[in-house]
Amino acid sequence: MNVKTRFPPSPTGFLHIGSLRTALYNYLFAKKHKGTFLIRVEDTDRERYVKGAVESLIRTLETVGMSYDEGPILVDGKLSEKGSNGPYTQSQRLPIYKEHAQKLVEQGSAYYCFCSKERLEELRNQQQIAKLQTKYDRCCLKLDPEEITRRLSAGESHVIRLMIPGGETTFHDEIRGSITISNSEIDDQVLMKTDGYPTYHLAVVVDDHLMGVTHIIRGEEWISSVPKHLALYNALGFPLPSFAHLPLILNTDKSKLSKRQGDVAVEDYLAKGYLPEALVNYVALLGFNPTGDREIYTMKELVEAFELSKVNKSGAVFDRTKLDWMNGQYIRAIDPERLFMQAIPFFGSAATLPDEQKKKILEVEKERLTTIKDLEEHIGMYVSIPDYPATDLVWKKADARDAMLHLTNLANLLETTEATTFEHRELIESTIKQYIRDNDYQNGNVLWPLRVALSGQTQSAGPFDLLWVLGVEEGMRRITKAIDNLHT
RNA sequence: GGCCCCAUCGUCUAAUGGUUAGGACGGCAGGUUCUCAUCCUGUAAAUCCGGGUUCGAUUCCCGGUGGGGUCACCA
Repeated sequence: MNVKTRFPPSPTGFLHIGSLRTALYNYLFAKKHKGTFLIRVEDTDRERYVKGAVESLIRTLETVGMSYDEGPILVDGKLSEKGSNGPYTQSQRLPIYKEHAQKLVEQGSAYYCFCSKERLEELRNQQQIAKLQTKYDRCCLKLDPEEITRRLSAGESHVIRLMIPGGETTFHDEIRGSITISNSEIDDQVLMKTDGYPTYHLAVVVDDHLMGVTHIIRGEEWISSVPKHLALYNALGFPLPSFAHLPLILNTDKSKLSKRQGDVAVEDYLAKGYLPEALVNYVALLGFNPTGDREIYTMKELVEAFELSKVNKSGAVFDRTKLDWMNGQYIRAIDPERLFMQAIPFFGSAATLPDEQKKKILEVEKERLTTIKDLEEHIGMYVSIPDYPATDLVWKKADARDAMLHLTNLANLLETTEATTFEHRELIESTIKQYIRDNDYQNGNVLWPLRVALSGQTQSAGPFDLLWVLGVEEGMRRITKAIDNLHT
């Protein structure tokens, strides 16, 4: 089977976490079956259109590592597109929708409606008061052809509505099995709006068919719209695609993941220092699990493992603490160069340090990071030693005199140690450990004051790491300062 | 409210008509360690309820309860 999936974002300026997962599953499914994956911009709601949103979306998809075969692309910063089924932006396909809507009217599957928004609202209010179903009353269905022609040519504002047939609709969902909904539940959906734009329902059906989409994988919130879509497929004589409705991603209180209860945009998480890989990995496992006891997967492995039949039916709470853990795992395991590239925006006050030193800082500090942004809290001491009380230099099992003694000895040791030693963490460590052993000292007596002297903090990376990052020269300077500090 | 969907530790989940119901995050308790972190070990913690079917149901069926979604000229 030649599989083709799609991801239709509405250009709101950011990518919702739920949309990320929908896009991801479409991508994974297509790749798994060596099929194609397309992106289509659904910008039929002019009121919500955000300038520059498509560009930003393309960049986000790129940074999370989701490539697509057809759809809008950026060429030298300018919007273009690839694929032979374009245009991939719905606002550029208006004549196509109009033509299909026209056809539906002609064959009696749809009809013109001139009702004002006020009348519709009034109708809804009355139905609500009477505790009736809120549905269009098909008032305009009774209009005779002459009157329709007259009002149309008079330029009266109107919409085109789909005639929902009677009976019931049953369809197969790849994740949930058979679903049946009575057509009496369905309103005569507007297909073409007064502004000449199609609604989602018309556009999605026409485009999915014209673009050759075989599998529609989308959020569960669309289940109740399927009968409308099926009515459209039937009226238009289109063959049916497969449907798969994904469970929702939830807030901690189990409601549909939304703003107000925290960040929901992929861009927010990226800005907070989450790695794209970690975000993708975490989100992929929200509602899908290949084995049950493995957690870390590359995109490639996800493609291999992905199966619609393994997607869960129930909603999944988006749990930040687990994302945090996973992000930490990635920070520690990822290629150092890749981590460095990702960390560049987060060096803050250390931005001016040489790249080599920044890489060393990352190497040392990554053990302590949950997000890359946390770097900002750890980086200050590498730029300049903060002020700290001399009492911090004293280990809990020793006193100030002892600290003084060891720092002085250490200064001598470092001064007489070969410069190349300080290029290797292991050598620094073995040199100092050897010194401790030779003199029969305790680690704490020596290492605690050394570490505090180097970091100015009671909690920090180890002294060998710090010496490696700072270099002997700066290290000596800090030790000398610590000794002075103890004197006063 | 009508309709639709869903239901295993707090959270993400695995498994099966017969298991001590497994893993991960988080929690707790230890260990490693100069501190923090990492890392390691251990531990508590779940099959929503009630009926069936069955020798046996957490698993299959029905009902209930609970949660969610949806009922726009938004997607």
